[in-house]
Amino acid sequence: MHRWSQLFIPTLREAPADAEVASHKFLVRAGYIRQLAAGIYSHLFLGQRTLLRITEVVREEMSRIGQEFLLPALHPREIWEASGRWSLMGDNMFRLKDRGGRDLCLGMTHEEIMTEIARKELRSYKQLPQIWYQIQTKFRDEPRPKSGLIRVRQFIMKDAYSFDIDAAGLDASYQKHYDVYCRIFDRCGLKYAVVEAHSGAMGGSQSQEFMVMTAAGEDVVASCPNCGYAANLEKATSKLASAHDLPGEGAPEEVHTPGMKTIEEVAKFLGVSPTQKIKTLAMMQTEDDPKNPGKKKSRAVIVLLRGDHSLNEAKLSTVLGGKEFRPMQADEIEQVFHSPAGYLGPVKVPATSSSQQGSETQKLLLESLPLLLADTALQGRKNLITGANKENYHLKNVTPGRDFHPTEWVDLRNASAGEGCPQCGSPLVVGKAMEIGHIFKLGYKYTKSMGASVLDKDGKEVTPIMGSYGIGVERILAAAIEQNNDQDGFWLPRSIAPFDVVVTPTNVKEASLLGAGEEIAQKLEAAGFAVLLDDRDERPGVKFKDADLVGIPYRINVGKKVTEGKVEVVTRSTRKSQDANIPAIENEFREILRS
RNA sequence: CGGGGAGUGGCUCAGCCUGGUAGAGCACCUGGUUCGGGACCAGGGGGUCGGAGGUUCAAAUCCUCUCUCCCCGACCA
Repeated sequence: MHRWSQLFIPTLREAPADAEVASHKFLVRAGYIRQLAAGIYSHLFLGQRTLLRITEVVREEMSRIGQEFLLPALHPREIWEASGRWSLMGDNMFRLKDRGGRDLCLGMTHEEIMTEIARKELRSYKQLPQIWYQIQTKFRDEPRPKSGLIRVRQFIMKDAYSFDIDAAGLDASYQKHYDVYCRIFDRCGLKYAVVEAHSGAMGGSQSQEFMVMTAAGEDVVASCPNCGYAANLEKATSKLASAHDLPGEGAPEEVHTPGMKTIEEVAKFLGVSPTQKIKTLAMMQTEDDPKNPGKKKSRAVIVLLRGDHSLNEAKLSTVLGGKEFRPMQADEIEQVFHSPAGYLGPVKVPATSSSQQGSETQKLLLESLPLLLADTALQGRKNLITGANKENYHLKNVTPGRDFHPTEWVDLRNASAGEGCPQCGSPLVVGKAMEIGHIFKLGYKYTKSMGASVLDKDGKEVTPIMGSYGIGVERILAAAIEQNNDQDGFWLPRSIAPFDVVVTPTNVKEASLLGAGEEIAQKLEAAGFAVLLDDRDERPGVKFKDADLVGIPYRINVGKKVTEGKVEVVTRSTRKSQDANIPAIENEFREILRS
């Protein structure tokens, strides 16, 4: 039993000025956390207690499928060079030098370290499959830490890695994680969605994110209330209602559009809909030039979208093979289009064509031409309007496939609310979400680059296939608070709350009340509950307010009714109060929990 | 990095425009009265006004530089 009077639970009457989201305000007010620097927090007594309960749930569930390790957080440069991520991770990686001048970094994730172990130790297919996990601190130098514990630079992650002999094995390991993640988040009392996700810097084929829908989140998810389709907007697709083409048969024709630069201006001026326009985005793809170390080589990328659509940068990044890209600068636009921005279009712009195949020299020539990527929403359209590559002029009657030839037709646009679900056609819903877990089928990216292999049944060397799986521990806490709060504070599910119940004698100067409180606390403790006895010499109002604030799901008021042998059990989430008899308090409390 | 805002006792903020003894509420300490929804009275402690430089007889206040934090846009658990 813990006595509040002896503990350090620094509750605040007012929210700190720099907190915006509910979980941040309440975590600070309830004395769970204190900030040390941007995106760096200290966990105080109550905060650490709930984190321990969360990791307990995670550990129990993970131990069903895997083995717990603990890897170092401090890594030598060489191991990150081996996978190619020393440079790929860029400024997001914390880097430092040891006294000998050797480069080190703080671990952002542990694919490399786990693969290193696998590479050195795994020899035979008989040792597979393996699932190794750890619960450990990760360091990421986020460009913009924010929202309390939601986006930080140091956080606890449960990360797991699977090694299998073949794709079918990976599928099984992946499914095991999927199931265990559902169990974990269910036990933590969260309402969540599993969505199709973009793989980003991790690489790999399939990945899914576990998302808690909340305005405090930073991801955007498209979902279908009808069939259950759900995807991160980075990946989401949709069915479009067919768009009307303008009538006409002729060839492209210039129209004077003085000073009209935006899609809206031009559409309004010409009396057409933005859906009848082509949006032309001029980008530059950049990558390190292997021939000139330290220098970048770049290539123009022209992206065509329907006028009312927006570019999905994650999709473009995937199409470009993960290479970086940026908008073109004015001089680059002039070079490629011979026109100022605002009047750009694909007609008569030399670009790599899909059909062109040929010798090495031809290939080199093609590589110097821009890539022309057209969104599939433009496929089959005709008589569209686009820039004429001439100041103050646009072109009408532009038909893809006749007047220009894209290098590739690809899905590059953002899906948006109200468009049709790609599976069933019902209108999609779009909302903000917080990522609490992510599972990846990595494939051979790390095992291959780092040279891990085992012998198969036939004595042949094969590369194991890998998966990786993460859970943000503090985010589970933040998500639980975002889902369960009101004006006065929050309540956590019992599974992760710092205490199951707070016992509150209304006046500790009255020996009978304090005595009854002690008795109740002891009985409940003996019955297996985590109990906090609020034995502070404070007025009842102060104690009630604090109890409402700090996230404990139940409170037992020990007050006047003690003379009748009764106390009140208050459920924080509903504020419902019911009387219980002191002599049978364990059973009656248990009964209330059940209902 | 680009754009916006803020740094004044532990917390929330006023004072700054128009330089002249550093303030309030809450919190804290002592004594007393109170005791079912953040009590009251009396007394008390606590502040390099983010930092550096400058202007001035005089700077929290004006000027310059700088650091930190928060919010909005490109990454991720």
